[in-house]
Amino acid sequence: VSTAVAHPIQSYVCYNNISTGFKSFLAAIDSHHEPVNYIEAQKLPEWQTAMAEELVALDKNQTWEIVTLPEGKRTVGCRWIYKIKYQSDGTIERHKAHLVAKGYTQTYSIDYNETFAPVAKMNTVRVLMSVAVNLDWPLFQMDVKNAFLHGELEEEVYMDIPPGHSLETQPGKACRLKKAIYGLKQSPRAWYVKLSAALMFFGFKKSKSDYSLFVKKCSGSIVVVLIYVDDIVITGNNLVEIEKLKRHLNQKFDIKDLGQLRYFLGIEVETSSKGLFISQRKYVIDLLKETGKLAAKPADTPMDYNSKFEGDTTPLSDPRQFQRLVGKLIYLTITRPDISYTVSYISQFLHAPTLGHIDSVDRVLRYLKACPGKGIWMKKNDHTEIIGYADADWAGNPFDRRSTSGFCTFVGGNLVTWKSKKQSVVARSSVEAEYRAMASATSELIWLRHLLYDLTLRMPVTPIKLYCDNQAAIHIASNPIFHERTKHIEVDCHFVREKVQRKIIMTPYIQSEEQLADVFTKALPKNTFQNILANFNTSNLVHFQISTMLSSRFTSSLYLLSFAVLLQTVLGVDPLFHSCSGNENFTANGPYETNLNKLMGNLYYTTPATGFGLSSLGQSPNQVNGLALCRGDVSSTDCKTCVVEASSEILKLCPQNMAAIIIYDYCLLKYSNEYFFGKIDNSINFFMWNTQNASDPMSFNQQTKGLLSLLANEASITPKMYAAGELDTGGSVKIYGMAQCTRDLSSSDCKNCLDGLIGDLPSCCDGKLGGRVIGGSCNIIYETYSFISD
DNA sequence: CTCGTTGATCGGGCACCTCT
DNA sequence: AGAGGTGCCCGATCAACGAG
Repeated sequence: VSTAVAHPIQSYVCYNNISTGFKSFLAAIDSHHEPVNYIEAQKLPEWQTAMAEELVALDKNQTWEIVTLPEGKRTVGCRWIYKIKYQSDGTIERHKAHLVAKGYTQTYSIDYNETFAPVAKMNTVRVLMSVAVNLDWPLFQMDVKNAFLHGELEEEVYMDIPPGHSLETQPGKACRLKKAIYGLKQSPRAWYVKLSAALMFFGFKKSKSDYSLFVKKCSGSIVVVLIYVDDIVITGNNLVEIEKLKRHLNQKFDIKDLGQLRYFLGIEVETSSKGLFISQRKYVIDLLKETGKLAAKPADTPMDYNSKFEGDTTPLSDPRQFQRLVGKLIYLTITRPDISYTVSYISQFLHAPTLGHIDSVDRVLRYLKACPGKGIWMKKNDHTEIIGYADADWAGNPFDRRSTSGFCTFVGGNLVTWKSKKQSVVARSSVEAEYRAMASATSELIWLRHLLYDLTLRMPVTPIKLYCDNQAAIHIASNPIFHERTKHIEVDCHFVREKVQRKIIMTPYIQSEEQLADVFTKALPKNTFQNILANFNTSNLVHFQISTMLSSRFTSSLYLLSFAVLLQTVLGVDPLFHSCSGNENFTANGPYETNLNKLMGNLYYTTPATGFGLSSLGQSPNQVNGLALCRGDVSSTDCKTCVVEASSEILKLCPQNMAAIIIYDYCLLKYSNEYFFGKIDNSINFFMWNTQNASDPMSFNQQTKGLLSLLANEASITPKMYAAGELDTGGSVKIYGMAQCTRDLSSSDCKNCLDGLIGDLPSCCDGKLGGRVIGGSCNIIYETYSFISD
């Protein structure tokens, strides 16, 4: 993007600060092409390999057998689909060739009987996230490889031999399918049956509110599984149970553990100590790029407050482009409630768009440009209360006098669902319009109530509050008198009234100025619009990322590690270092493994409160000893996030090892079958250093050593065994330092351990402006900037 | 009282998007 | 290929109303 334009996108998305990975991602997308058919792909060696791999995988799975096609049987066709899979930094992960059946040639009851696919609703996904954040449940993500291949076919299906197969040219032969493959109408159902059977066997129950949600409750413990075809999200309050579930699934299917939830259905999920942040930043930028709006002048609101009527009424000769654009905007509303009303308004003209409507879409795009990283915060408010807001704009549509209903609902203080929809009937009064909005909000609230009942162990007994700014409508809702004669409204009336009378919901009055659902019913002036958005906790991902960066003061040039690794480290995702050890492996599902799983649970619960956890379980030889230590300056929430990640990651990285250690920026965790408490662990020291050199290395080294020795003394005599401090070198440079021991050491051992590390400094960090040495029992850090987080 | 007109509602079909 | 979502269009259906 040229800097000569008036509003370069850089100032809006801050490429320089955050998006190195994304920049290369965009570059990669530009430079790679996916073939559209077999003839094209056949010429390219990378795709030939991809197809061969897929055929081997299908063969290994015994997907089909080659038979002579019996008389009177038809085959379904098949074709190849080619996709390049990217890593998050934009490099190519692999070329993936996919064989799909042309299922549309199948006819009902001959080739298949029933279809169904397990697809989670977006509303469910957001509710689950809010509940998880509020109840401190860690969220994990798993991915089933070739999910459909696990499903077994009940019907007899024959498929053409795929292009590229060695027997392709044999006449009269066909593939008799034994397992489901992509494209067959019954494949999703076969997979769903198989997966739900596995979950039920493990004690899970299907939720009535969303068939793709499974819950296992057992004496205070709860584990939740959400399925989107072959993407699985797992959460709950019992780490041991979750780990057991992962293993159970792993035994049954070929499953990839993706660790903490980060990227789900095209939605970016960032985890921080404050909670979760979901956005579609990548999607917005792609959209702006595609429409050439990267350099456009940003707008404050998605719709002009003064005139929403189209200017130029010339019809478009080709509405396709307009329709595509609006479709994409609709998908964007998953994380952008702020454009919900505008998009719903614009989409009313999909069938006959004009030039004026193009201007409206432009306006939305310019609004998006002002803040591409805007999304929704899921914060921890320590409750799971449901509340709702309902509003309507009476006869707001100038063409057919219909009204617009709008509502939004919160769970645990976080915005989870909302809707802006033109009502299907003409309301005779503002009260009636408002009342319809209340009715649709009520059914949403009831749905949420059921969902939450399935998700949590306790339910508040107080009625759900549905705020409304029309007193007449509230009056109708709570009093059994009929104002209207028309039949259709009476049906709605009964519904809301019944819920009010049964004390399931209540409808308190709210001033129009505080009506949050306003943004879903009309275009608003800038100030009102932004005030309401502030209540939604929608904020810009850019700000979020920068603040996270600043709290650690990392910049890309500081360390030998690459920027991408550091960014992940800052967000608490990837370990700095791990090491698996132990003389022999333990047996799967044996007593050692049981103890180890319990130990991880113990550490997860005990560590965050004090920053240090120690636990020992079982009798030798199956005794397992473990400890977790968070950096002294890290908050208990960050500590918890880090320990959760560490315990899950170490079990994965060192699957059968009797001993292991894992080190993150914020915490370390280790376990062993040997009893190591109270002993200095010299086995492993991990070093990192700043690549910049001090101007006077001799005196800098000396001053660093002096500061760290002081801190080592202090740490050894304080109960937390942690000390941090700074030293003014007299010049412009200040040295900040930190020293810490695991609290199982004696005071003198702590001192010895730290002195040992300080003695090691010349080997890594001679004359360097920063350095870190992390060992199993103690660690030291020094930098020339303040790295302590508050 | 009956018939025909009018206007509104409902459901099925289509478009578009996305995800797997 | 399936599923989910949004919307409009169009024909069938029904209630309300006025004319004969």
